[in-house]
Amino acid sequence: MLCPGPRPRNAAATRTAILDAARERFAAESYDDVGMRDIARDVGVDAALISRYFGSKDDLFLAALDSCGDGSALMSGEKADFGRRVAHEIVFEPKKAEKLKGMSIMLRSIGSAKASEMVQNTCTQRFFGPLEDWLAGPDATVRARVLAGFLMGMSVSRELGGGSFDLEPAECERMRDRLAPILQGLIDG
Amino acid sequence: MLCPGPRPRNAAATRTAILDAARERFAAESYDDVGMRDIARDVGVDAALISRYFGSKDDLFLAALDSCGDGSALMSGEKADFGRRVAHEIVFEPKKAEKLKGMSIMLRSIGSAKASEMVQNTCTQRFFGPLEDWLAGPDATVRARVLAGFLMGMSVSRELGGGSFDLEPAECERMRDRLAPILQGLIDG
DNA sequence: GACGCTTGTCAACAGGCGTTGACAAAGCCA
DNA sequence: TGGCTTTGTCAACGCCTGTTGACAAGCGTC
Repeated sequence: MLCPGPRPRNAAATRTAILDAARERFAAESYDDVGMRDIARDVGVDAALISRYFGSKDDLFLAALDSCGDGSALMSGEKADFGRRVAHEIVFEPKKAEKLKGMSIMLRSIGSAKASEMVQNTCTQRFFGPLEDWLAGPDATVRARVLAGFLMGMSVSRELGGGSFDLEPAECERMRDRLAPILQGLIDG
Repeated sequence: MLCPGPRPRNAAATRTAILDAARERFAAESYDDVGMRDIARDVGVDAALISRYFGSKDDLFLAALDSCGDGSALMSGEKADFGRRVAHEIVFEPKKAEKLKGMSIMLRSIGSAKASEMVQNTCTQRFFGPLEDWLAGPDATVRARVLAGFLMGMSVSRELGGGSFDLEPAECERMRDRLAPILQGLIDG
């Protein structure tokens, strides 16, 4: 992404480049571990420019979180095979499951005091809420909480394995087969 | 805990006091957010003393994690009513569920680059491993991964609600009733 | 009582952080 | 061409962090 020579003067492009880089960084590292200078280096720009465009680091974090949209990627597709589909993605396509980039950002920084409040607000508004509406049926609120927690928990579990579940191929299949009915049960009500 | 006057000279007591304070701090805040001076203030001691007793902040963090023991608190009691018992604790007695203080510490700091490696190692050795042995039966590894992830996910979900699930009393009961069979299913194999 | 080891305090260091204001250069308009 | 605004860079600030070495005081031992 980095080109030699002076950066072309284009405020809009630079701004979105900063936002993109911030989204990637915050999805990969915690709020505290991401430095303004890191993001600036990714874009090939001076860190001072970020402050001018986005205000504070908090504002940039919020903008990055906002730019991820809601959890609609999760809620697309047929409800009938949600369990099997999502279980497959969790086990075999972690990157695809990460189309919920906002969830990655939230998980990374939920422990950070400075970021946790922003994460909580965004999560309830853009994740729990839509999920609850989409689930509908009896106990939608409860099922949304459990489902969201379950998905995040599997992410944490994978993270604790160092990026994978560290299982044999045959075990992966059996894991998928165990996850699917649990997920589907929460969908069906 | 703080007493006026000079601190009595007692290395062993001071050391354990520091360790206790560190355990509490790291269970409540992330590795990055906890400062040596914070812990020192809790104990009523100078921060320099911690470095002398424990070496580096990393060493202190590891010692705090070690001092939590393994997850045996989770694995005590009858397997037959594990689901109901743990579901009840998750929903109604979050503090009791936190007897797994080690899990709180791991969850707080899993996002931090400096702490994540230590967390990963400790988790696999002292949490996944014993859990797997205890579960036994078919697919013990897989079930341990899913169960551990599920428990952590519910913790995260509660955290995102700002410390509670933010549910009506009746909803809490229904949540418990939904969690119990999922948990029990993972126990029974 | 004087020595020596232990226990604790204090001040300071180097390094990193987010943020700021002054400055340079590019592009636009008259 | 001359001025003005926009876009980006640079150096520096103040603050906070973990860690260190020098110093003070308690305590056992000769």
